[in-house]
Amino acid sequence: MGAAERPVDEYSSRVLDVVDEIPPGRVMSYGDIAEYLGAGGPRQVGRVMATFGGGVAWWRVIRADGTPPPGHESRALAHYLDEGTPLRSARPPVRVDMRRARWDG
DNA sequence: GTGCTGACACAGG
DNA sequence: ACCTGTGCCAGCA
Repeated sequence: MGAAERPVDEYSSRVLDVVDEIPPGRVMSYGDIAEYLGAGGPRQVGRVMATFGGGVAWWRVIRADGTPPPGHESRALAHYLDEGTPLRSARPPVRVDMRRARWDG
């Protein structure tokens, strides 16, 4: 088996660590995580999620406007409904109510 | 070293 | 709600 996805560098490891701390029903934007870490930028966080996101609650990391990552909307919606994440739109375009769901940490 | 691409953010049309 | 351009940072051919 192998470790299909596993962070090899410190930054990725730290990003995943933060994502792992986001409580159910809450979300953080890519930019929020970057700011929270005080390093890199939203695109870097996005890259980490795209590469190693498979091992964490990736659906809790979304864009600043509340839209889930492209190609995973359906999967993300299922999790939101399951966790009771505040939604602004429960059908495409799926949008999380950032005002209420945003988690500061 | 150069240039394109990307699970982004923000402003404008 | 959608598309476009600009800025930012890092990975990859």
